[in-house]
Amino acid sequence: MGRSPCCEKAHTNKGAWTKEEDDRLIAYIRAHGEGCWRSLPKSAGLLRCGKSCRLRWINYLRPDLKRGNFTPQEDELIIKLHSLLGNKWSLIAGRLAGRTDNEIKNYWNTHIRRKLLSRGIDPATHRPLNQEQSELAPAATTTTISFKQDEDHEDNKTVFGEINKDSKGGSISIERCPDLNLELTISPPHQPMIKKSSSLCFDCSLGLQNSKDCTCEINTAAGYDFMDLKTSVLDYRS
DNA sequence: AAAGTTGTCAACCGCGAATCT
DNA sequence: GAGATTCGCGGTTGACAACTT
Repeated sequence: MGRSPCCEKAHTNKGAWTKEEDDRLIAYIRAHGEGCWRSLPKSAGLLRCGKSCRLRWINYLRPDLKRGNFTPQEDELIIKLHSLLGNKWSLIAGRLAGRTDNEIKNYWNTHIRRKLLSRGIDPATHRPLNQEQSELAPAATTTTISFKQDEDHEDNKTVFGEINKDSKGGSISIERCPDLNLELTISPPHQPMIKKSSSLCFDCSLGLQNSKDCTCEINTAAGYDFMDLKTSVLDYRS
């Protein structure tokens, strides 16, 4: 059948956006809201394709964007999340208010990768570089985790159980990160969501309940929700 | 000062998923 | 149910800036 082009390429601008184009896009979205990107350029009087408008808005013009340097806390959070999620930049961005997936991806490739390498850590696996050779032996590959229904459990919770090597069929590849709490659980719909405490220390917010640096008192593994990943990662996987 | 190299980041491209007809 | 359309994501590119020789 063939794929139709995302937009009419013949009469669209490409490359850097001008101030006027930005203003038009902002004004249009303020008046009409986001969405329907395909028809937006025409309606807004822009000679751009919808994709380009969407990207420009999301990555640069959105009013809630936090510009400026990443903080050390954000750095560490990105590293932790990357070790858990891999290159799922949009998911990682969802955990960093005001940051975009593109921004985090760029920051990872230009700063964090180098930072990890200088620490002797492989940015792809989050393991020490000198362990790579021995650990990449046939059996020792990326750890992947999938879900299964815990039939023994009386409330029939889905548990983070099986560890596979195959990332297909409902499981995702997840890198080893021993200090992260990966005992994520999901509750059946009728169960009320455990409210995330606002008073978690930074370590706990990363799932490091047993960290020596933990300064908060909410430390119960049972109800812990790592940055909402308990639900959002599961959502992603489903 | 000029040329070459490296780093940064906005923007593009292609693909798969989701949604619509 | 099948095909068409739209959206969103991740990888990559290229222009520009900063730095080095």
